[in-house]
Amino acid sequence: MNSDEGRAPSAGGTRVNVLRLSGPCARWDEQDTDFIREILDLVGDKWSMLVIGALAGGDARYSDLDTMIPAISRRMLTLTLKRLQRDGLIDRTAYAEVPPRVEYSLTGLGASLLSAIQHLAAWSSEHHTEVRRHQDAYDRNATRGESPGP
Amino acid sequence: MNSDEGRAPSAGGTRVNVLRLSGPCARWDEQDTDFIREILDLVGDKWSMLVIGALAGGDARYSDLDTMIPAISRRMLTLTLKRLQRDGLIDRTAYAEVPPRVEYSLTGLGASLLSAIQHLAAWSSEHHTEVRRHQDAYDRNATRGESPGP
DNA sequence: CGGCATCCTAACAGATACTG
DNA sequence: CAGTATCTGTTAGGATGCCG
Repeated sequence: MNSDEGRAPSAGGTRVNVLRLSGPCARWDEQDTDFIREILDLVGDKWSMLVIGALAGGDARYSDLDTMIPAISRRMLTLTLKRLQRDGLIDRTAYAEVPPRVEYSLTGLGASLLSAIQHLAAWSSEHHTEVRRHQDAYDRNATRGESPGP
Repeated sequence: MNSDEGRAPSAGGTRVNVLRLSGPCARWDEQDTDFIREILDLVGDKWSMLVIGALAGGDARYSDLDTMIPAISRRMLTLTLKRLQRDGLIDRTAYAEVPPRVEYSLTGLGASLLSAIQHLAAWSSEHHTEVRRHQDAYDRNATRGESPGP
């Protein structure tokens, strides 16, 4: 598990890594807390990662995205797109035609996030079965004894 | 950027990768949408990732976590811990002492997620400045013209 | 110390109808 | 086609107080 590769002290390294080696993996300080908070603000909502993922395959129009992302409402699609655009993760290009055509695409910044998102998807792909097993086991233990029976 | 390393078709590969090579990075299908949804269900809330991060440094007691994670309420800490435990990401060990002592720790499953979370934190660490720049620029453009002046 | 129960609110998100 | 606008419901999450 090479979890340090992304932690290069790129420019003048503001980070001070205080290691606590007692645990399974270590390397976590207060700043990470802030970083996680920030990225949750960016893509921690219900749709942002899905939109970014949908754009991984290349540019797409508004209606394409509406189709590609199951069950999203036009309202949420619009809000999510605006937000991602504000954050600089996607670009919006409107063509002055009739009927109007608008294309969305990942910026370099957005594409760089894709790798991290796919990491999450990969984890989920590999472990979701195990997660379900734990959930079921936990729920069985919790449910047992609630209706003590006759 | 080796974004394919996590996508190994480990066992009997249920995945069928339909590539669309028109975009910047490609490799995204419908299943990924589901995977992202699932992992957002797991750790897409406000505190789960922070708790997991806090446990990266090793076992911790309830009150330790309360201290380590700024601004979390006891209610949310309790709820988050229970949830993570149900998902099999953390373990809870209660020692029958007075005063009571309870230790939380990452399971193997939880530790394996840590790598993906740190990926996100690393991205945020590297790019949050740029994100802010985009946001500010966007907001300046949006604000300009709203009060047209005398 | 380590919770759980209760109340309350704000943000998130869905449905629907309308517009340029 | 690509959005806005409004109205409404659901739920995450905060504050507080009590209990084993």
